[in-house]
Amino acid sequence: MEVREIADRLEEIGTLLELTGENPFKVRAYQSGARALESLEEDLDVLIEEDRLGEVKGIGKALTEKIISLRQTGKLEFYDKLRKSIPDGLVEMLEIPGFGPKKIRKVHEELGIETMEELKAACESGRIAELPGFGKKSAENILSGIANRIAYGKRHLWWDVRSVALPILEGLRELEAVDRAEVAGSFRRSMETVGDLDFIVASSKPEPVMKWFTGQSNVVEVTARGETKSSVRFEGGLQADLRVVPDDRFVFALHHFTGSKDHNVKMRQRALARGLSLSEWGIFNKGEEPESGKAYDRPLARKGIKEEADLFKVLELDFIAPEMREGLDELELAEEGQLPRLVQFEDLQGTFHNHTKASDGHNTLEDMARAAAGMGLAYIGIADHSKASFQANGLDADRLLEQVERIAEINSQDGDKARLFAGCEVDILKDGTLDFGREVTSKLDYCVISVHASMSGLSEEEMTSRMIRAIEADTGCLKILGHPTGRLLLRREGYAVNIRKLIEAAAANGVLIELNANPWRMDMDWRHWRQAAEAGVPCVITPDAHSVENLEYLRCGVQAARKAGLTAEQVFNTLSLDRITEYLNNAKS
DNA sequence: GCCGTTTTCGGCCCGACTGTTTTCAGTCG
Repeated sequence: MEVREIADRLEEIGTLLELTGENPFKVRAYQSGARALESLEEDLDVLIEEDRLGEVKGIGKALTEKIISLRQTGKLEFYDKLRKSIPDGLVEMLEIPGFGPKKIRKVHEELGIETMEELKAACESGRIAELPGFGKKSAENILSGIANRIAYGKRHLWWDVRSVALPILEGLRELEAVDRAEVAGSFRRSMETVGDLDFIVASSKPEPVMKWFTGQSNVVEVTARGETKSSVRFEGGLQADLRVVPDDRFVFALHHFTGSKDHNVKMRQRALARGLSLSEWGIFNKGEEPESGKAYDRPLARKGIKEEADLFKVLELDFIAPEMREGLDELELAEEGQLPRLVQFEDLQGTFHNHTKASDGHNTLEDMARAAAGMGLAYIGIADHSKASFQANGLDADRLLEQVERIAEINSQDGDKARLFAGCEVDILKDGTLDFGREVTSKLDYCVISVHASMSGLSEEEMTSRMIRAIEADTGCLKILGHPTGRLLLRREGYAVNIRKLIEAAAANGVLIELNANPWRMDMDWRHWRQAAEAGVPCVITPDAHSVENLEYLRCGVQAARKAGLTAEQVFNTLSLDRITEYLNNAKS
């Protein structure tokens, strides 16, 4: 079984155990074990072989055995039994907001309910309201939860959420009553998909802020409206929370709601070890009970915490960028002063992998070069599809070589355009050979090599050796491995492929790897870049733009690169035009 | 189920909100 599948399986076991009423800490152990597996820094098979899997933080004796069984046989008796003991309907019910494992268990045990339909009927007949601990309101909430669960449960692309979030943030900051405002949550951590939006505002006058927030024209429903918190839902199902706090608590709320949960747990443990207690309302001396009332009335144990950096400093840590707060090893790195200086959008000098009208893009070479210059980029690589991608109007050798000439012509003109590099997105065919041979590709400045067809039906081994063959191919020019897994977020999983082996092969053959910044792709995934960086494989952030507007995707890609912990030095297209030109020339043979 | 510069056993982050209750369990982030 693939590593990702094993992680999913552990996560599922956690969920199932929750429904059995198992110790919540055991549940969390499975969930954090899944996380540990997802962000493993070494090859799983090597760890198993060398008997070192148990040394990974979060994976102990029991999980080691289960992971080995899943990896080597794809089976786990413990899981099969557990799975069989719990009806599918109960798992599905977890999607109903406010209806958690304990309540689900109760309706199952007391009323024998096993499916969503039975639950709905029991709500409507009044049987749910009669259960001890339940009431009329509970039944109503379950019913509306069932009706809305598809919209509520949906995740959204980071890029789509950004277009909702930024105008709201701007609107909040313009309000007279607002001192400070930020977006928190997984959006601020630049996760590739976002569940809902969290806004944190510092203000001494919450009412007008809440009023503005809940009164926005694109709000379809106000789901909560309290003293410090309001929740709304927009068209399309995206939900947003607004929290208004006093200015001296802003940093704590912002940090808390930025998360991640695992990061917060580690921060609090660290605070406890220093005799302090950390929460979204502040930092307090441990054991000192709140004298009365709300937590935000309690005096803080430390004064002068104005920015998040001050908070980290109290815990003797360097500032940890939001992107890195996933509860992995960021606290250790911050303690040792080893955090990377993350790449910024302004560091980019150019980009690669863009399409024009010649294949399936919407703009001309000139349009693209001009738009790139308008964004402050010094160069832009074109990589239209090759002939095998006939569905995308891929170029044959003649058309491609014509384009190469045309690019040289445009480059010789003076003006308002970024320098064009001639490339091609060459298809990796089913057998791992490339769609164009060396006689064509050696006339290019570079090529992107990507899989576009025959994605399913191949085993992990077959796909891996197919792609490695392409990585090793002699093209006579620099190769960039394009979207290495082919995933489309929220739509389809990537194909089965051993990313670690691809990285090794790339390192051995001087091949670069793309961070495809198309919001649906974000491929290669941020979780793999540390291995690539350690192997010395540069990252190329590319928008895979099919129009001038798509060049903006680069911003999305920079966020993903930051999440991956990459520095400007590790991103190829932060190099100046001169250095890039030199690099491309050196790669020619 | 994991983990150890208080611990190999006994902990494991913290607070608000909701709906149900007369003091709290469950859920959520």
